[in-house]
Parts: sequence; C-alpha cells; structure tokens
Amino acid sequence: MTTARRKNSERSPFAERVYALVRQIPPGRVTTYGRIARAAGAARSARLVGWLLHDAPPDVAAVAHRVVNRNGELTGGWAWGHPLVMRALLEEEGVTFVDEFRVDLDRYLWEPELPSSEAPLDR
DNA sequence: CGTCTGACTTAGT
DNA sequence: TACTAAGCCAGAC
Repeated sequence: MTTARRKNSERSPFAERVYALVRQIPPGRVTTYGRIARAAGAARSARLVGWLLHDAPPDVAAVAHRVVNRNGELTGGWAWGHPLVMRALLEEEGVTFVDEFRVDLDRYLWEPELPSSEAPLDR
C-alpha cells in the first residue's frame, strides 16, 4: 500500500465518519461523494471522500460501488479493475443505468442523514 | 517545505 | 448539454 498510513492505521475522525456513512448506504441505492462529504462535516472536501475510499478497508470497499459522483457516473469504476464490474454490481442490486456508466440518480439516489438539525456546516 | 495529483463539486462559457 | 477553470484537503515526491 502506498497510501495514507498514520501511526497505527489510525485514521482521521473525518475518515471514520465517511466510512460509517458508506456502510449505511442501503442496497439498491447510490449516493454521491458530495453528499457524504457534507454529512461527514466537510462539504468542500468531496475529493477527500474519493481518496479515502481508495484507501478504505475491505468492508467499506464492499459497498463502495454504491458511491458515484454527482453526475451519477462511475468515476471510480477502474478501482474494481474496470467500470463494467462496478456497473454489474449495481445492476445486480436493481439499479438501472441511463447511460453506459451513468446511473439513474433520480430513482436511486440515497441521501445520508445530516448531523444534528441542519447545522450550517457549509458556508 | 514547495509542487503535483486525485474514486469531486460548483460556477461560468 | 458539454467543456473549462477554480476551489477544496490530504498525501506523495
């Protein structure tokens, strides 16, 4: 592994928050990096979410295929070796595609619960 | 310590 | 609707 490695695999609170949210994504649903980032408390760090997922533990990676970008595109599809693998996993859960590598967010978008009553995290 | 890159997002053209 | 530029945070060089 050539990626993030803190003292003893000790990840930042933000990372753990992201992983927790990803695990909460129900089957047959998908969410975006931005939604997770905002729910985790870093609305402007959507890129961090993607980077964290790349270094995510097996249990999180197992459901990481349910995370797509705000356009519904399988941007991280190559993480499975090929986007086709990711698409197959989603279709198996009942997710339909509006394009080769673009899911129908209007039907399957899942929004994580925000921390406490809509606190102005953003801004 | 400075610079580049990235499983992104938003706004502008 | 598609493409481009800028912003964002953290890690690798």
